[in-house]
Amino acid sequence: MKQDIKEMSEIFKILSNDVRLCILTNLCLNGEKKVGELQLCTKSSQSFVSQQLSKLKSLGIIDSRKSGVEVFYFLNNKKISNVIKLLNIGNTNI
Amino acid sequence: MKQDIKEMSEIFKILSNDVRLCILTNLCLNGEKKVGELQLCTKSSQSFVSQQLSKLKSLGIIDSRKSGVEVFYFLNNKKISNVIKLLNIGNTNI
DNA sequence: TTATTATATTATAATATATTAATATAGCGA
DNA sequence: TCGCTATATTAATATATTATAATATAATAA
Repeated sequence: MKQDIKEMSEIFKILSNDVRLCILTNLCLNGEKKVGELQLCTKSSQSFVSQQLSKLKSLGIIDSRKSGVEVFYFLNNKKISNVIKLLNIGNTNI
Repeated sequence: MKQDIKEMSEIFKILSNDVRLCILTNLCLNGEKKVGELQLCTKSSQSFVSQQLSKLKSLGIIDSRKSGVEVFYFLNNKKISNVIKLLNIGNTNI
Protein backbone atom coordinates (compact mmCIF):
# COMPACT_ATOMS: atom_id res chain seq x y z
CA MET A 1 0.00 0.00 0.00
CA LYS A 2 1.39 3.36 -1.03
CA GLN A 3 2.06 5.80 1.76
CA ASP A 4 0.11 8.68 0.23
CA ILE A 5 -2.97 6.48 0.00
CA LYS A 6 -2.80 5.80 3.72
CA GLU A 7 -2.27 9.47 4.50
CA MET A 8 -5.10 10.60 2.27
CA SER A 9 -7.47 8.01 3.74
CA GLU A 10 -6.77 9.51 7.17
CA ILE A 11 -7.57 12.98 5.91
CA PHE A 12 -10.78 11.66 4.39
CA LYS A 13 -11.69 10.04 7.69
CA ILE A 14 -11.49 13.42 9.38
CA LEU A 15 -13.73 14.91 6.68
CA SER A 16 -16.13 11.95 6.67
CA ASN A 17 -18.54 13.30 9.25
CA ASP A 18 -20.93 16.06 8.21
CA VAL A 19 -20.55 18.04 11.42
CA ARG A 20 -16.76 17.98 11.22
CA LEU A 21 -16.79 18.82 7.52
CA CYS A 22 -19.16 21.71 8.17
CA ILE A 23 -16.94 23.06 10.93
CA LEU A 24 -13.75 22.74 8.91
CA THR A 25 -15.29 24.21 5.77
CA ASN A 26 -16.61 27.15 7.73
CA LEU A 27 -13.23 27.80 9.34
CA CYS A 28 -11.45 27.33 6.03
CA LEU A 29 -13.62 29.75 4.09
CA ASN A 30 -14.48 32.29 6.78
CA GLY A 31 -11.56 32.34 9.18
CA GLU A 32 -11.95 31.97 12.93
CA LYS A 33 -15.37 31.36 14.44
CA LYS A 34 -16.67 31.00 17.95
CA VAL A 35 -18.24 27.76 19.13
CA GLY A 36 -21.76 29.18 19.10
CA GLU A 37 -21.50 30.06 15.42
CA LEU A 38 -20.23 26.59 14.59
CA GLN A 39 -23.12 25.07 16.52
CA LEU A 40 -25.55 27.17 14.49
CA CYS A 41 -24.13 26.24 11.11
CA THR A 42 -23.88 22.54 11.91
CA LYS A 43 -27.30 22.39 13.58
CA SER A 44 -25.85 19.82 15.94
CA SER A 45 -25.87 19.62 19.72
CA GLN A 46 -23.61 21.72 21.90
CA SER A 47 -22.00 18.61 23.28
CA PHE A 48 -21.28 16.95 19.98
CA VAL A 49 -19.79 20.10 18.46
CA SER A 50 -17.61 20.60 21.51
CA GLN A 51 -16.45 16.98 21.38
CA GLN A 52 -15.56 17.25 17.72
CA LEU A 53 -13.72 20.53 18.25
CA SER A 54 -11.76 18.92 21.04
CA LYS A 55 -10.92 15.95 18.83
CA LEU A 56 -9.86 18.14 15.91
CA LYS A 57 -7.74 20.23 18.23
CA SER A 58 -6.03 17.21 19.73
CA LEU A 59 -5.19 16.10 16.19
CA GLY A 60 -3.58 19.49 15.58
CA ILE A 61 -6.00 20.34 12.79
CA ILE A 62 -7.51 23.37 14.47
CA ASP A 63 -6.41 25.66 17.27
CA SER A 64 -8.25 28.08 19.53
CA ARG A 65 -8.01 31.34 21.39
CA LYS A 66 -10.12 32.43 24.30
CA SER A 67 -11.80 35.80 24.61
CA GLY A 68 -13.81 36.15 27.78
CA VAL A 69 -16.37 33.38 27.94
CA GLU A 70 -16.11 32.73 24.26
CA VAL A 71 -13.67 30.47 22.46
CA PHE A 72 -12.65 31.11 18.88
CA TYR A 73 -11.41 28.26 16.73
CA PHE A 74 -9.37 28.46 13.56
CA LEU A 75 -8.01 26.06 10.99
CA ASN A 76 -4.39 25.09 11.36
CA ASN A 77 -3.79 22.48 8.67
CA LYS A 78 -2.74 23.10 5.11
CA LYS A 79 -3.73 19.72 3.68
CA ILE A 80 -7.27 19.97 4.96
CA SER A 81 -7.69 23.47 3.61
CA ASN A 82 -6.21 22.41 0.27
CA VAL A 83 -8.74 19.62 -0.05
CA ILE A 84 -11.65 21.89 0.84
CA LYS A 85 -10.53 24.58 -1.59
CA LEU A 86 -9.61 22.27 -4.46
CA LEU A 87 -12.98 20.51 -4.25
CA ASN A 88 -14.78 23.80 -3.77
CA ILE A 89 -16.69 22.47 -0.78
CA GLY A 90 -19.20 24.81 0.80
CA ASN A 91 -19.83 26.64 -2.46
CA THR A 92 -21.19 24.36 -5.11
CA ASN A 93 -20.52 20.74 -5.69
CA ILE A 94 -17.72 19.38 -7.80
CA MET B 1 -26.47 22.06 7.33
CA LYS B 2 -25.88 22.65 3.64
CA GLN B 3 -26.76 19.76 1.36
CA ASP B 4 -23.42 19.66 -0.45
CA ILE B 5 -21.61 19.30 2.87
CA LYS B 6 -23.68 16.23 3.69
CA GLU B 7 -23.10 14.77 0.24
CA MET B 8 -19.37 15.40 0.33
CA SER B 9 -19.06 13.91 3.81
CA GLU B 10 -20.60 10.72 2.44
CA ILE B 11 -18.10 10.62 -0.40
CA PHE B 12 -15.30 11.14 2.09
CA LYS B 13 -16.64 8.30 4.21
CA ILE B 14 -16.29 5.96 1.25
CA LEU B 15 -12.73 7.17 0.70
CA SER B 16 -11.86 7.07 4.40
CA ASN B 17 -10.57 3.50 4.45
CA ASP B 18 -7.13 2.82 3.00
CA VAL B 19 -8.15 -0.42 1.29
CA ARG B 20 -11.16 1.19 -0.36
CA LEU B 21 -9.15 4.26 -1.36
CA CYS B 22 -6.45 2.04 -2.83
CA ILE B 23 -9.00 0.05 -4.83
CA LEU B 24 -10.81 3.12 -6.11
CA THR B 25 -7.61 4.97 -6.96
CA ASN B 26 -6.31 1.96 -8.85
CA LEU B 27 -9.55 1.61 -10.82
CA CYS B 28 -9.68 5.35 -11.47
CA LEU B 29 -6.15 5.64 -12.80
CA ASN B 30 -5.71 2.28 -14.46
CA GLY B 31 -9.16 1.22 -15.64
CA GLU B 32 -10.64 -2.17 -14.84
CA LYS B 33 -8.74 -4.62 -12.66
CA LYS B 34 -9.39 -8.15 -11.51
CA VAL B 35 -9.84 -8.95 -7.85
CA GLY B 36 -6.42 -10.59 -7.54
CA GLU B 37 -4.68 -7.43 -8.71
CA LEU B 38 -6.63 -5.33 -6.25
CA GLN B 39 -5.71 -7.71 -3.45
CA LEU B 40 -2.04 -7.36 -4.38
CA CYS B 41 -2.04 -3.59 -4.44
CA THR B 42 -3.99 -3.25 -1.20
CA LYS B 43 -1.98 -5.94 0.61
CA SER B 44 -5.18 -6.85 2.43
CA SER B 45 -6.91 -10.19 2.88
CA GLN B 46 -8.94 -11.85 0.14
CA SER B 47 -12.02 -11.69 2.31
CA PHE B 48 -11.76 -8.05 3.23
CA VAL B 49 -11.12 -6.96 -0.35
CA SER B 50 -14.06 -9.00 -1.56
CA GLN B 51 -16.30 -7.54 1.13
CA GLN B 52 -15.29 -4.00 0.23
CA LEU B 53 -15.81 -4.64 -3.48
CA SER B 54 -19.25 -5.97 -2.71
CA LYS B 55 -20.04 -2.92 -0.61
CA LEU B 56 -18.80 -0.49 -3.26
CA LYS B 57 -20.78 -2.31 -5.89
CA SER B 58 -23.97 -2.24 -3.86
CA LEU B 59 -23.48 1.51 -3.49
CA GLY B 60 -23.25 1.80 -7.28
CA ILE B 61 -19.73 3.17 -7.16
CA ILE B 62 -18.13 0.32 -9.07
CA ASP B 63 -19.42 -2.36 -11.38
CA SER B 64 -18.03 -5.68 -12.56
CA ARG B 65 -17.87 -8.09 -15.43
CA LYS B 66 -17.01 -11.74 -15.26
CA SER B 67 -14.53 -13.48 -17.49
CA GLY B 68 -14.14 -17.15 -16.68
CA VAL B 69 -13.20 -17.54 -13.06
CA GLU B 70 -12.01 -13.99 -12.84
CA VAL B 71 -14.04 -10.91 -12.05
CA PHE B 72 -13.04 -7.51 -13.33
CA TYR B 73 -14.15 -4.39 -11.51
CA PHE B 74 -14.31 -0.88 -12.83
CA LEU B 75 -15.17 2.56 -11.48
CA ASN B 76 -18.64 3.81 -12.22
CA ASN B 77 -18.88 7.10 -10.35
CA LYS B 78 -17.93 10.52 -11.62
CA LYS B 79 -17.74 12.31 -8.28
CA ILE B 80 -15.34 9.77 -6.84
CA SER B 81 -13.08 9.93 -9.88
CA ASN B 82 -13.20 13.72 -9.84
CA VAL B 83 -12.03 13.78 -6.24
CA ILE B 84 -9.21 11.32 -6.92
CA LYS B 85 -8.03 13.20 -9.99
CA LEU B 86 -8.36 16.70 -8.57
CA LEU B 87 -6.38 15.73 -5.48
CA ASN B 88 -3.90 13.76 -7.56
CA ILE B 89 -4.17 10.75 -5.28
CA GLY B 90 -1.95 7.81 -6.15
CA ASN B 91 0.68 9.99 -7.75
CA THR B 92 2.13 12.44 -5.32
CA ASN B 93 0.53 14.16 -2.42
CA ILE B 94 -1.29 17.44 -2.61
C1' DT C 1 -22.41 36.31 46.04
C1' DT C 2 -25.66 34.55 42.81
C1' DA C 3 -27.40 33.84 38.30
C1' DT C 4 -26.50 33.41 33.61
C1' DT C 5 -24.16 32.27 29.51
C1' DA C 6 -20.60 29.82 26.84
C1' DT C 7 -18.10 25.97 26.62
C1' DA C 8 -16.05 21.50 28.19
C1' DT C 9 -16.08 16.99 30.13
C1' DT C 10 -17.71 12.50 31.35
C1' DA C 11 -20.39 8.54 30.93
C1' DT C 12 -22.97 5.59 28.39
C1' DA C 13 -25.82 3.51 24.87
C1' DA C 14 -26.46 2.71 20.10
C1' DT C 15 -24.63 1.88 15.83
C1' DA C 16 -21.16 1.17 12.37
C1' DT C 17 -16.84 -0.50 10.76
C1' DA C 18 -12.83 -3.42 10.55
C1' DT C 19 -10.84 -7.82 11.03
C1' DT C 20 -10.45 -12.65 10.85
C1' DA C 21 -11.72 -17.35 10.12
C1' DA C 22 -14.36 -20.64 8.07
C1' DT C 23 -17.05 -22.21 4.46
C1' DA C 24 -19.30 -21.91 -0.12
C1' DT C 25 -19.57 -21.44 -5.09
C1' DA C 26 -18.34 -21.47 -9.82
C1' DG C 27 -15.32 -22.14 -13.75
C1' DC C 28 -11.98 -24.86 -15.83
C1' DG C 29 -8.48 -28.22 -16.94
C1' DA C 30 -6.77 -32.95 -16.24
C1' DT D 1 -15.72 -36.56 -12.35
C1' DC D 2 -12.05 -34.54 -9.36
C1' DG D 3 -9.24 -31.10 -7.86
C1' DC D 4 -7.52 -26.52 -8.32
C1' DT D 5 -8.01 -21.57 -8.49
C1' DA D 6 -10.59 -17.24 -8.08
C1' DT D 7 -13.95 -15.10 -5.76
C1' DA D 8 -17.96 -14.61 -2.59
C1' DT D 9 -20.49 -15.21 1.58
C1' DT D 10 -21.31 -15.80 6.41
C1' DA D 11 -20.48 -15.39 11.06
C1' DA D 12 -18.14 -13.92 15.08
C1' DT D 13 -15.64 -10.61 17.42
C1' DA D 14 -13.03 -6.41 18.26
C1' DT D 15 -12.82 -1.69 17.84
C1' DA D 16 -14.35 2.90 16.64
C1' DT D 17 -17.79 6.35 16.00
C1' DT D 18 -21.95 8.78 16.83
C1' DA D 19 -25.42 10.47 19.73
C1' DT D 20 -27.39 11.87 24.00
C1' DA D 21 -27.80 13.17 28.71
C1' DA D 22 -25.94 14.83 32.72
C1' DT D 23 -22.77 17.46 35.04
C1' DA D 24 -18.80 20.66 35.45
C1' DT D 25 -16.21 24.90 34.80
C1' DA D 26 -15.15 29.57 34.00
C1' DA D 27 -16.24 34.33 32.86
C1' DT D 28 -19.07 38.00 33.67
C1' DA D 29 -23.00 40.85 35.04
C1' DA D 30 -26.30 42.08 38.41
